[in-house]
Amino acid sequence: MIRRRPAIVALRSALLDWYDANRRDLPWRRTRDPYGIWVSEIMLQQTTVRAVDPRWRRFMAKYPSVEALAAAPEDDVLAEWTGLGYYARARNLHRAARKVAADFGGLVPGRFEVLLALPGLGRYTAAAIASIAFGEAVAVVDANVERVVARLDRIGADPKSAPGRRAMVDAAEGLLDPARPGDWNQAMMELGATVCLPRAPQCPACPLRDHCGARADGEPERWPAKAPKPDMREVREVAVLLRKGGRVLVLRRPEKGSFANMWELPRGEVRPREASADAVVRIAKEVANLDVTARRPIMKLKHVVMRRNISLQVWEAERLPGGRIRAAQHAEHEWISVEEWSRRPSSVTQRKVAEFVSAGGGAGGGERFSGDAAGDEGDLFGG
DNA sequence: GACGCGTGGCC
DNA sequence: TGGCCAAGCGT
Repeated sequence: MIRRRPAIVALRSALLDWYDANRRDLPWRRTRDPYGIWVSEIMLQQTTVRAVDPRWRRFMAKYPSVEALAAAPEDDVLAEWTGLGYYARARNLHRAARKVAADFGGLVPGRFEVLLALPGLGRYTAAAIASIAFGEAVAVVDANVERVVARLDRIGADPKSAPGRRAMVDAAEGLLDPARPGDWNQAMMELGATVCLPRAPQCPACPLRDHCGARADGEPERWPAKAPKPDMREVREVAVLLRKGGRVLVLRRPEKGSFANMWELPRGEVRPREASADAVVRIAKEVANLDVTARRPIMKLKHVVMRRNISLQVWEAERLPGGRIRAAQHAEHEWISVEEWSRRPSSVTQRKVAEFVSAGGGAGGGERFSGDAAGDEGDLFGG
């Protein structure tokens, strides 16, 4: 959409005035430290402000600088990320911090193009850091901004398509206030997050209501085009709890794929019509070359990983004599105490299992198997 | 370009 | 209560 210059000037000041008066007091808005802003932008990818708030404070207290983060073991950073999800973000952030420490003397680069080359930084995050921390005039285009500009200019194209994406980026760049790019970008996102909502947008409260095509049209929710929701798949999984003395067997996932490098109980998907107990025996063999007897289910959890509704049943099992642990896919295996497990990087689901076991769940375990610890030491170095 | 990736809060 | 959503990136 082509706007006359006076219209753009009025639009910009309307939004920036609104932002100056209504901006939320968020902890990462109180710093000008590019590293702190960087960490906040990574955490905020696909994650709510509410969830990020306490975690950003904790992370910054633990890793107050690029050097501090770069010096930390990846396991610690991953463990610190537990609960935030999308764990590749933490590994990429850590790798990028090491790169900044090594190549830039610990100083976060200020230019969009340079930021873009760091792991975990795409166009959104590079633009956010360049504009907010360094004042570079580059427009941020996230889902909030897409929604705002799609409604302002009545852009009907699917934002997931190349033409739709192009139109929204063009619109965002045309609107950007070059005098205050960081505030402008945050104002656009703030408007999308608090006023120009996906459903039930608060048009009467909107500082851009007199500039908005969708508002004039009377049906603001028509924009932007919504993708059809993918259908969910129901999945049953079992996890195998094996005890030896006060310890349990955990596996470290491979360094690629989901939950990379994180620790978990041996687990796998139950086949259609397969009994859970049979799945326990089969999966223990498949993932760790373990011969086991399934004893009893001790807990059940539901969680969602994107398009899969996963129902996880944790089974207590007993190892049969013979055989040697040999992880098929996992990088390592280890017998560790539940307390130690709680310090290792794990998903929320796995951590819930650890808490349950730690609280005495599956009682009757623990000491019962303490006598068979000897003779298995070779397994500690297998896999 | 499509797909895979986590979690918690909300109504 | 469960479907929907939330400041994307890498492959």
